[in-house]
Amino acid sequence: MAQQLDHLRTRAEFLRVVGRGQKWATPGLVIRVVRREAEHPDDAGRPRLGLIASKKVGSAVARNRVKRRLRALANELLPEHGKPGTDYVLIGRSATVERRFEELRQDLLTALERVHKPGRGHRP
RNA sequence: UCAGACGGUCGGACGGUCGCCUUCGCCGCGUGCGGCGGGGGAGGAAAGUCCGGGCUCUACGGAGACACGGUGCCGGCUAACGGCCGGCGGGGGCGACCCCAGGGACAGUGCCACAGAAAGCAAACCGCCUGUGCUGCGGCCAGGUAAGGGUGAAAGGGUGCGGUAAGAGCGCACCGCGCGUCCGGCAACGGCAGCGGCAGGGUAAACCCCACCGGGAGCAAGACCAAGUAGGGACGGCAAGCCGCCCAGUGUGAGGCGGCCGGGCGAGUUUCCGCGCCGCCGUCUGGGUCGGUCGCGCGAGGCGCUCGGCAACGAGCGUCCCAGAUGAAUGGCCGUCGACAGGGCCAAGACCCUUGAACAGAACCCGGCUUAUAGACCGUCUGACGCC
Repeated sequence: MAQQLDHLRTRAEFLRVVGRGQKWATPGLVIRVVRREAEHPDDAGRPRLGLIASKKVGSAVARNRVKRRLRALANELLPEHGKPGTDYVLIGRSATVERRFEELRQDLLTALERVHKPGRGHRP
């Protein structure tokens, strides 16, 4: 998949981000973010992406579409707005399939801004 | 024209822009990456995982028995099937057509609730009839009967006529049923002489019997490469026979090696043959394996034509190469057109407006089945009405 972005590959990587990452929820998506420096201090590579669309989103067709829309969004925004050495996980919601793309883009920009703000707690 | 039956095809289209997977060619170097150019890139069900195969591993090779599971009219097709085609039988429909777990109930066993007198072996509750019986004149008793009533899903052929005390296949006709001659058919089966006065109820989606089929697990199968670990440990139980040699020796003893016998394990159980492994079995415990490559798409393959066949299908020729991901590509966004639906509008059409496409996403592959599915189109046929 994402060849502009590296991506998360194993279940362990996903669990680490979802379990410990900073969280922000918008109508169209939920974001989880964690920096990799704790495990790999000298790793300042490109941001990495993971996508989650659970069965709550709908059928296999709906889940695939959610992942494709989120992937397109991430490929557009993360190279510019993402921080190096950081893992991002985007979680699809039931509204992600139908929400207008422009609104989804605004959702992601807002979420990135909130999550990057220093000094915030883990649970907004 | 309307209503309907069957079969088949398709199941959003075009463009712009930014991307993804894979493959081929060329170029570059830092040899697996980058650049440029070309090709390919979800479905009819990709689904459910219900059958049948290929493939892989399992010692799983041959024969038999048992168990378990499956299939079940006949013939054909197929690699195979529980699939398909063509027939047969039964049922439904005016019809085109549709539906059917459709072997065996004289191999045996069981069951047939409720109701009913009686549910499988003949019997008789009400009734009908007879009597030289009894009587308190209501009936009772003895015998005959199974037509009628009543119960039931089912009551020991049905209808009619004769017959009779009343009745009864008691007799006859027709129908049904059983046996069965001959004829047609590969067969299932059908037709038809004749015989039998009727026996043999149902249930096998109850056990069962018969015939046929079937080892098991699955691509997270499995193989290779790299790195690294290990060729484990503890406890308990069972088995440790004979011969030869070596060491040792007073010795039929202890130890070691080899052979034979025996034993154990080997994917349902078991017997025989063959084969493989070696102490075997149980419990507890330590360590390793989730990186890469292959498997992984030339196939029971698609399309076209010809021939054989009623058909399923087969044969020949020509032509094409057509997804291969692995946190998982096959797309995101925009525009135009647009099906269905709703509204303007009381009804139909035209027009306009709104919305903007059903079921649904490959994960080793193939043949089927089943289930989901908005709508569009084509062909054949049936019935009704109208016209000629």
